[in-house]
Amino acid sequence: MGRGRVQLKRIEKKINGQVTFSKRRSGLLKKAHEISVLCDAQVALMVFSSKGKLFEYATESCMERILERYERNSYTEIQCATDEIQQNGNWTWEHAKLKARMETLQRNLRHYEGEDIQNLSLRELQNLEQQLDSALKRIRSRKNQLMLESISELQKKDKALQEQNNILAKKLKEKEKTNVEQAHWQLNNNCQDSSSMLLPLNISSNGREKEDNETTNSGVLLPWMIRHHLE
Amino acid sequence: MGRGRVQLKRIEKKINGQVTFSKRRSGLLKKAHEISVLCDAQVALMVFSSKGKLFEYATESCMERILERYERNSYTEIQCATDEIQQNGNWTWEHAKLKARMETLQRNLRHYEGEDIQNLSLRELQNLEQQLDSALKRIRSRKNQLMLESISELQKKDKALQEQNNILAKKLKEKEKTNVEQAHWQLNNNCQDSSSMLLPLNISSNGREKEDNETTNSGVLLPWMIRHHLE
DNA sequence: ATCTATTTATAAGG
DNA sequence: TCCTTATAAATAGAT
Repeated sequence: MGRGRVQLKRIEKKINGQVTFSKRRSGLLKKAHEISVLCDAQVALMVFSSKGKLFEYATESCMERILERYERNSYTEIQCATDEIQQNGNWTWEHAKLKARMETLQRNLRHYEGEDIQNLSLRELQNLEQQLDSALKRIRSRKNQLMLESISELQKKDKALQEQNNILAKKLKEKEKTNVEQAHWQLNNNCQDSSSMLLPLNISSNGREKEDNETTNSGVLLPWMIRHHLE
Repeated sequence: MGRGRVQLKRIEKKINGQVTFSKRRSGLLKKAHEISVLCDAQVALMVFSSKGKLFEYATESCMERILERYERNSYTEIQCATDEIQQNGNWTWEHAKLKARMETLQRNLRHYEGEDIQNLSLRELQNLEQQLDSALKRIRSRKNQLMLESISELQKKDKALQEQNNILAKKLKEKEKTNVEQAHWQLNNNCQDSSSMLLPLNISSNGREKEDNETTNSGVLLPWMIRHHLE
């Protein structure tokens, strides 16, 4: 929606991106509000800009309630487990313990993110480094594997399509030949009406087809873009 | 956007509303995705239909991480709110929430450790890789800094000790000279009791001293081995 | 921030 | 749900 068609990929120009972000952000918030009002839906929306600033929208301006609803949706089991504990009493303590563990976890996470490392000792840094390095190796290897799988899958598909293409092309040629013969026959008997049958026909691998592919790909999610739900 | 102008109020006709909801929902999700890609923003979006069905979108298909970030953003409020809730009861829910967040954190942590990555999409892996890579860079740079500081500190100390050693050596020499003179004097007056004063003496920079240093270092923590408590 | 040419989204209808 | 079409809205690029 604008003067030019837009590619769905990251905008590199800083200022340009900033403007686009601001415009689209307000558009998005507006639409979130609209669907919420028009269709009586509960909507929660959070947007962190690339610089980390938060923008949010929530139906009834009550983000907390919606988040709770969301978490209830995802964590029913946990809720059940919790009920048991409730009967066993000893709440405060459990809670405090959890909270403490949580803070530890968060600290660790931040360290893994390379933040808050000013107060770590060399020994700790060394450990972190090793840990991250080996994680990185595993992740890269897994990524590589996925990419290779993707590639071979695509190649297989490509081959199949190519074959199909050849078959179709052959069929078309035969058809054309038949038509020509028919035209000749008609020409001999009755000199009329056959012009349209002789128009050139576009088959695969020309310019337009490529364009089509591009639009398709930008809209569709490739298999490896989606989380694998094998769990 | 359509054949007629739309009033921003709840649609009463049931079927109509359903269709509108479906269309607008997909539009909203699409736009959320677009701003996320175009502007490199992190977006989380939850929509509950009027009948309670949940639809969601999250950048990198990782809602947990964004929610976590969101909560970190409002961490202070939550912390305060917790104290109130503690008095009001409402324990169960708080506890469940904490536990859910814990699990999220733990999952993220495991990802950062390069574990449980089998079910991640390529996109998520890519993200992790970048994150870890930059963390690693920061950690290595910090480590380097600490080591350089350590080295220069040690060099300083070394220099100081060397000087002190020289001074001590000089003093000792003088003392020896005095002793020798004294011995001469005693020898001249009374030929007894001075043998022990003439034994050889070990001063700096010979073999045994070096050994000493090693034992000392391996037992003591150098400054950079200890966490800096500046917090 | 404002303007406007275009692209997108979507309401209505099938 | 999907398709089509007319039209309202959003917005890219320019100012």
